[in-house]
Amino acid sequence: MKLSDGLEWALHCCTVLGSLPPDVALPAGRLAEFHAVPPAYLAKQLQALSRAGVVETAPGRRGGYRLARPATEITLLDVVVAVEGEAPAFRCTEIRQQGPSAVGPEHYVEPCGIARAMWRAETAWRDELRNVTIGDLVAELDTSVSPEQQQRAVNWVIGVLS
Amino acid sequence: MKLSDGLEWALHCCTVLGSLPPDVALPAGRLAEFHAVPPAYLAKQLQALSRAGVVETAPGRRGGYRLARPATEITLLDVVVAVEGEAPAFRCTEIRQQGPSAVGPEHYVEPCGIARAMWRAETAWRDELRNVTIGDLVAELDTSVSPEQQQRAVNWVIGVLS
DNA sequence: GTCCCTATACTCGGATAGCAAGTGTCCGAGTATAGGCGG
DNA sequence: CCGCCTATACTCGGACACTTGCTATCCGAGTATAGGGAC
Repeated sequence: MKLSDGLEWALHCCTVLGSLPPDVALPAGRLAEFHAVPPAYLAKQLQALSRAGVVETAPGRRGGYRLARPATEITLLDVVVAVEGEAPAFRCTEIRQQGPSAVGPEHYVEPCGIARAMWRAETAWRDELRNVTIGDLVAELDTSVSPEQQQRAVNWVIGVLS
Repeated sequence: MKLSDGLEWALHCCTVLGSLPPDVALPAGRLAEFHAVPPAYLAKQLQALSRAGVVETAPGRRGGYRLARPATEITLLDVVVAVEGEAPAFRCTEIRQQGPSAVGPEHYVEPCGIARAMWRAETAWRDELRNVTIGDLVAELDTSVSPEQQQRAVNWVIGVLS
């Protein structure tokens, strides 16, 4: 099992956008520069976030991406689902209905215990992600990052937007 | 994010082995036949389970696989880790240390909030998997599967082992 | 000085190659068994 | 009739192709802006 690298980038981008004033839009190229990641590939992730309604776009010159809702109303699950898709990680292919000792499909109305257990674990994972918002991450940054570095980041953003 | 198909097969195989008397070994080919899956590929998963110490092998004629411990002492997490590997799904590449506004590595002693949140969710997932054993699945089968079908499966195993 | 128009430069968006990991397969090494042989 | 030996057939184990999806990239469509010109 593996989560894509793009997910990490998307989460960091949302945190950066959440640290900015709500009406400021930052272009994908600048976000890529800020994290030193390939611009074209990061664009792919941002487009996925846009399709999912997590961020919204401002086209044209001086355009870019900004959060579509307040940072406190965007959960990590929203971002994960936007980038990774809604499909559950464990997929039951009903192999219990195959093989020599199987019986007719009418005997398999309930999902098998294996699938139920795996899905239960996945639900716990999703619940945990749903309980953390981008706003929480932004607030956490404020306590864990030194003031001078915060100022450094702010200055860089001001520089590229002017 | 995607869990391999082989994981589902491995879980079903462990459940079947857990339903058998402890000293009976079932060859990989028979397990593949029982679930109607490619024998050679299933063998790959069983080898992974063997390497992880979840099942043990009986070589030679009349050999096969059997559980290495009582079914109640094998958790779903054991099987998942054996097949999927121990690496966490989310990997932090520390992109916060990259880019124009980054500072020296000595300022990044704590993992970033994003990685901590993702890992916390993953821990919840693993905890849930740790709380379910192969024995639970076997017991659940006994209540959800009709007696005649259970007999059908037992007869098939007796048939292929004779 | 103010307003409007146009050309521009910058933005996002989807369509397009490359690569790693999962998927599927095969054949060789090793061993418990079955049968035959000798005592 | 019993014990031993050998050949066999079956098992697992690791090494070898193929396909899907993640990684990385590019160019085209569309728009807010900046500048220049007219009033």
